[in-house]
Amino acid sequence: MEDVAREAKVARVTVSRVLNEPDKVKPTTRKVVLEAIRRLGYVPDRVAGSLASRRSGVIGAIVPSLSNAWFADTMDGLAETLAESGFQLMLGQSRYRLEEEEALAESFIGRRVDALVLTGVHHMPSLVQRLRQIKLPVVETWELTTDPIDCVVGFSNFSAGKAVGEHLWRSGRRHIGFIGAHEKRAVQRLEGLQDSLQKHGASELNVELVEPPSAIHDGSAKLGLLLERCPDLDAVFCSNDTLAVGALFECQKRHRAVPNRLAIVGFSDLPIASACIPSLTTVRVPARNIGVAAGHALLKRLTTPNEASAQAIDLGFELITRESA
Amino acid sequence: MEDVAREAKVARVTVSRVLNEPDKVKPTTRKVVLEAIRRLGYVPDRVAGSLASRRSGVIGAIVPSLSNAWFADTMDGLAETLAESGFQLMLGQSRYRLEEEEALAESFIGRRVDALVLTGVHHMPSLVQRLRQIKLPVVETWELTTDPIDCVVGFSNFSAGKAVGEHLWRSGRRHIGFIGAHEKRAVQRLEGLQDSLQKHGASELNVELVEPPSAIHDGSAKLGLLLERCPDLDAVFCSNDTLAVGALFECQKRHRAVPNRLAIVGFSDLPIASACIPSLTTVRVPARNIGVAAGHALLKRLTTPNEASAQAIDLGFELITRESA
DNA sequence: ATGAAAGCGCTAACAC
DNA sequence: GTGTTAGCGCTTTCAT
Repeated sequence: MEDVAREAKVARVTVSRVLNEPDKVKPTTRKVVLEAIRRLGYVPDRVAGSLASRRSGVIGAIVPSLSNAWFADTMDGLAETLAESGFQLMLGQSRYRLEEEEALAESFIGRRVDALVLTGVHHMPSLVQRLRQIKLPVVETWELTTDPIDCVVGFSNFSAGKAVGEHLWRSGRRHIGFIGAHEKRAVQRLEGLQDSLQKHGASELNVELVEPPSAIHDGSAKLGLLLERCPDLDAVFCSNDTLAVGALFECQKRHRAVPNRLAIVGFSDLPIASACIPSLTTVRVPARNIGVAAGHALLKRLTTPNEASAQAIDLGFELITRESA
Repeated sequence: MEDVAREAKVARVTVSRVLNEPDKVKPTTRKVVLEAIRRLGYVPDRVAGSLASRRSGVIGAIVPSLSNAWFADTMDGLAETLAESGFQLMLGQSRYRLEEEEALAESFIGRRVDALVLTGVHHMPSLVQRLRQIKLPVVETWELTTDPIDCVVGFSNFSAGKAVGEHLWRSGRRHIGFIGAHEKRAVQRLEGLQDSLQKHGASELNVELVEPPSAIHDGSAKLGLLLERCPDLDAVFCSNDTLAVGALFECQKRHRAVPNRLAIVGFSDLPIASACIPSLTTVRVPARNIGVAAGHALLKRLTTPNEASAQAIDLGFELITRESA
């Protein structure tokens, strides 16, 4: 920067201004400076800039795992939204462990991220306390809560599960099973399902849990177990489409007609849900939009002078009825 | 840090040493300092540290899109490998555009990443030149080349395509089609296929290209086109499993028996390839391992004094023969 | 509209 | 083993 300033015969501040507040520099000098920058191939050091300005232009995000299409989609949306405003994404995976999430978050704080995007609303209490204390802008995602750390973008997993229960009950299904990841959000969907069925006075509910990340084979294997345990099962709700597709394939293998002898409902509305045969009834969730909305919420929060924009954004969900249920 | 030093009655350097080179500090004083750190809840500012040490502890990575399971898997492996050594991942998406890749890379350079992981070996010449000039450690992935910028971790897409061609020819297939993404690596697979078929004196090859990122529906739609254009098609190679599964569903829809009336070969060996019915013959590629290997290569490069470890790592591929071909 | 001075919080190099 | 002295490359604040 020193060199550029000399080359353009101005002070270093002026070079800095040309880069950060171009309007505050007379067009003529601006031109000279830009020319010098180009000629010298100068690339400003944003680390030094961050230290001086106390803004890094980096947002930290933590997801349980990138190998889940839905979280990858959320990060896709987030990265793209941030990139439009020159922010960069620092990404970490918690592997579904709250302690790893906390460690990553602490690391991100040390790296002076301008904000944090977390998955879920359940975190280590020490982390929540810390985040509140340092007043770091935070967006929690994929769920809703009445007590967010700062801001939350998601939908009600409980309501979604309930909607599935209503749909199955209305379709006359009475022997219902659930296959889901052993994980907070999936369990909320299960609770929604249970709530709905209980209200209708349903008898038992057969549940199989798998360790996340859910694999397609888990869906097949667990459906097998469910079917052996309860041969007259007539419907199964899977906590995500990956499991549901696995269940669907298992039915094909066993020549158990879907939806006639078994209804299958998935969750996520991945592309495969509408492509498979029979097509999959599922709950469409705004995976990518969660990332986009989280990004917008943060950008607003970071560029607005007053910081009073903490809020809850309910992006909703939609039951997509297709052939499988 | 000032406060911690005062609290522990030592100089700031000592605090710094306790954090970065604990062995160089006497155990007793180390204890005192750690206690002071704990009591004050001090979190070191890694931005300032980066500026002073000229090492950021951040690796930049650029993929075309996170919504492709294979790139997400590579990033999963990379992030996990780096995290083990305390490095952090800064992630960007190029949306399959070389210009966006370059812009992201420039941004990462400005943010002083310690190294860069790129997808593919084809980049803007200006970027390649710049990367070489500043001698930034770089790993190119998902392909091989005789002229890497620095280091390359991947496999031969051409050879993989060729292996598929051999397999199909040996199985007696003579009317072969290709459905692939309009993108460098997919085209290399196509060229491998063509090379193989030409050697055997095959006639035409029906090709359908789709704009990336490939969606399952593209596979269905393009197979439909291919079948109309060439009703006696007896095999199709898809440049990834997503397209292949789409093609498979299309066959189910048309009641065209797989593999009897049409052989389908995919690419990637996603979990669904072994789960679908019929199971998918495909080329298994080390998606996650590419990330892990890239991470290890970088860690070695960044922690080793001499910097003579630039190299090419061929992780290979494997043709997995299943029911579909 | 531009500049001069004073840091941002840390680590490198060299003493002691 | 520990401390002293100088920055790292930029932005801030305040003056002109």
